[in-house]
Amino acid sequence: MTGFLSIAPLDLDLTLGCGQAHRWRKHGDEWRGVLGDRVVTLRQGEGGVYFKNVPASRLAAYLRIDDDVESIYADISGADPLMRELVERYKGLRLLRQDPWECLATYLLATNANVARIGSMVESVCQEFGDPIDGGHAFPRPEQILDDEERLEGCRLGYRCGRLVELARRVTEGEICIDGLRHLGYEECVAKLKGIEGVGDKVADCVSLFAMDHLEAFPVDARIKRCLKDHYGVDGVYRKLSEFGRSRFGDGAGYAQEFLFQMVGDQRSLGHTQDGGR
DNA sequence: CATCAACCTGATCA
DNA sequence: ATGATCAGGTTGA
Repeated sequence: MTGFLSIAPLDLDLTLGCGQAHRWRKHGDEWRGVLGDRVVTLRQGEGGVYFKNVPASRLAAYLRIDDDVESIYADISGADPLMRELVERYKGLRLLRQDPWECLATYLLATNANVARIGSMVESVCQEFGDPIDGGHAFPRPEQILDDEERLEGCRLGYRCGRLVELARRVTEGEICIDGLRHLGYEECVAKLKGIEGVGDKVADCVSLFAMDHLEAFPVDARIKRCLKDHYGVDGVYRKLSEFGRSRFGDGAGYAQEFLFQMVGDQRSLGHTQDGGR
């Protein structure tokens, strides 16, 4: 490892493995993933992270070192006993600051697919269209996706294929300016994103949260919906649930969402391994 | 405005 | 082994 970044609290396994980003894999005690045009290696350390092949400042921004995580944890912990317990259990789970284009394209593909399939779709698109880099492939730029529609169909994206092409076309032609979205407030950002075919409430919230610095976004997917019903007794349409999260957890609602998501994920994997696999 | 079926595909379950 | 159901939703009626 070529460097060490001091950052705490940080639990690399939770942060990279919780499913907010889709290109990280763990090999032994090292995490390998692609950031921009580099294959990056990370390893958990005491009070920080050892890193290879990435500028420290870039990594720091990606790990949201500028977030006052302790303060956010304290904030959402005050909402209720369950959140307090989850913050304790999953201390060090952080949000990431992902690249807006990559995040948008990825979550466009993520609709109605399970985690395994999301990963395989993203990897095939990268392999087919991304710049080859040492040890892998970069996430393709919009214009690269338009390179060969036939090969894109080979990526097994299903009905998401046409949506991705359309998005890439609109970005390439300047009809959509991704970086321009970064300057908008949360509501406006969501509204603009939803103007994209294949981007609804949930994807717009994910992109706002994971790439646009809108920590008040509270994406509600199938897991969170079940969780809100089971633990908070609330149910209803998307808007209602998302606003429930925002009003209950405040400006750090996005962090709270990650803790709930992680909890449901853990419960599920427990259930799977409990009755003796065969 | 709320509801609801259809939608690609691959994994999981019965 | 083969069919139903589900999975990080969105869309259009």
